[in-house]
Order: sequence, then structure tokens, then C-alpha cells
Amino acid sequence: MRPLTHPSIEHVTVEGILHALSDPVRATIYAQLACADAANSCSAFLQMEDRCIPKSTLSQHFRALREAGLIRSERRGVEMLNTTRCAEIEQRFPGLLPAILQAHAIQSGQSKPAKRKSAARSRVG
Amino acid sequence: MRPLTHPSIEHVTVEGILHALSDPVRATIYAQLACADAANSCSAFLQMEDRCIPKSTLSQHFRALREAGLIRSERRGVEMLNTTRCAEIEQRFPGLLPAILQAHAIQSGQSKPAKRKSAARSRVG
DNA sequence: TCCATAGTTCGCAACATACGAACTTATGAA
DNA sequence: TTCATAAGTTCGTATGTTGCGAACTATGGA
Repeated sequence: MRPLTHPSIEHVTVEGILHALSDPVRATIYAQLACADAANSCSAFLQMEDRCIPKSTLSQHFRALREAGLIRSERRGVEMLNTTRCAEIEQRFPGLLPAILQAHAIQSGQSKPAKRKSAARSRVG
Repeated sequence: MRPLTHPSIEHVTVEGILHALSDPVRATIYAQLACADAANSCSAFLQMEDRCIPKSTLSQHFRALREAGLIRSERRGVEMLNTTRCAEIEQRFPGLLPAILQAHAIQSGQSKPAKRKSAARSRVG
């Protein structure tokens, strides 16, 4: 079992970030991590939106996010705590992650402003 | 030969956009189209940054961009004119494309601010 | 018509992904 | 220590995706 590897922020690439987040499962995981207060374990995502993800697949997804530089994972006893590297990436690629997260929110309809009197494409931003 | 198909803006997805732009060749093509005044033909990209792209590969890349909703292509005589659908996408996913393009620019070192008085994190990437 | 140019499609090899099975690591109980 | 359990990882394989040369289609001109 090789140890967890995290790229330094210098080695994080735009292509890597986009590719990692172009998968709907990974995008969902990342979005949840991004808006979570505390770190999340992997197994918190075994069931997502009425869908079951196999453990092995989930492991690969976390590795993809980790190797893209999007999250940081550390072993904590028997489980793993995952946190986003938002701040670092924001510094390197300002505005990139917020824009992607917001786009995902818009697409999934989470960003409806609760009241839409004139349907004027009012989004979260 | 099937006719060119363009998804309606409603069917454009974030995942599709991210996946399309996660390829460095496509990202470069898109960036060039985005900052071009006039529409570009496909063959304008047969040679990019000291690298030759086969015609068939280029065709696939353009199809990928088209089907992701990123560009619009129309036959113009013997060639094809490609333009970005920036405005539509900006309306649907505000800020997404500018952020991605800027991130690519930062990564490729194109976005050095011309003056960097304190050498503040000004690395090529 | 024939020819040249600009792109597309086909076919195959190489690479990537999903997932069950088997494995490693950590923790607690006997 | 040994067994059991839980959380993740790695392996093997079936299935998808991608890159590219060869053959094809469509348009315009002589």
C-alpha cells in the first residue's frame, strides 16, 4: 500500500482539475467537501443521491481528486479525513473553483433563489 | 456524413464543458477561438505550438467542442467557420468560461501582470 | 468531367474506467 | 496474542474512450 501522495500546488494543472471535476460523482463529492464544515470520510459517500457507489470505485474517485490536487486526505485511525485545498487553488487559479461549483449548483437547480417573481435568471452569484 | 449538430444551450452540461476543456489541445483551440475576432477554420490548427495534429484527430476535437456546446461550426464553402458560444454559456453558467480561460492563461504564463513589483508569487507554473 | 482542398468516418491499437474479489491497516474484545 | 470488524487500497478483467492513418464525402474551380 503506497502512502498517500499530494501534488504540490505548483504541480496542480487546470487540465487535471477540469478532468477530475468532469465526472459527476467526483464533482458531487467535491461540492460536498467544499461546503462541509468538518472533514469527511470516504465512506460518507458510499450512497449518493439514491445511488450506491462501490467502495473500490469510490477509492479511485478519491485518488483522482487527490492527485488532481483538489483534496487533501489524511489517515485518522481507521478512516480517512478529506478536506478540500480550496484556499491554495484559489490563490493559484483565482475564481476557478467557485465558478465551477456555482455552475454545478445552477445545473442541479440548487441555486434557485427560493422566490422567483420574474424568473429573471437570478442565480446564486 | 451526418450533418453538424449543436446542442441547445439547455442541454449543455458543466461536466461536458469541463471534459471538453480538460484536453490541452481542445483548451488551446478554444482559447484561440475565444480571443479571435473572426471565425477560424479547422485547418488553422493543424499546427499548434510546434506540434502537428493529424486532421482526423483535429476533426474529433472539433466535434468534441461542438457537442459540448462550446463552439458553433458552419460550413462556408469548402471550409468550416468556427465560433465560440461564449455569450450563451455565459448566460447559463456565469463566470465559468472566463475563469477557465484565465486559469489556462495563468498556467501557461500568459497572464503575468506586466509589472510585478514584489515578485509576489509570480511563477511561470 | 477531373482535380484539389477541407473535413469526416472507419478500423484498430493503446489507454482509461468501473467494479467485484482479495488484500492491508487500525481498533477493540476475549 | 488472536479473532473479528471496519475503512480503504490494489488487482484482474470487462467495457469505454482516445489517437491516428486510410479511405471517404462535400465543395469549388478549370
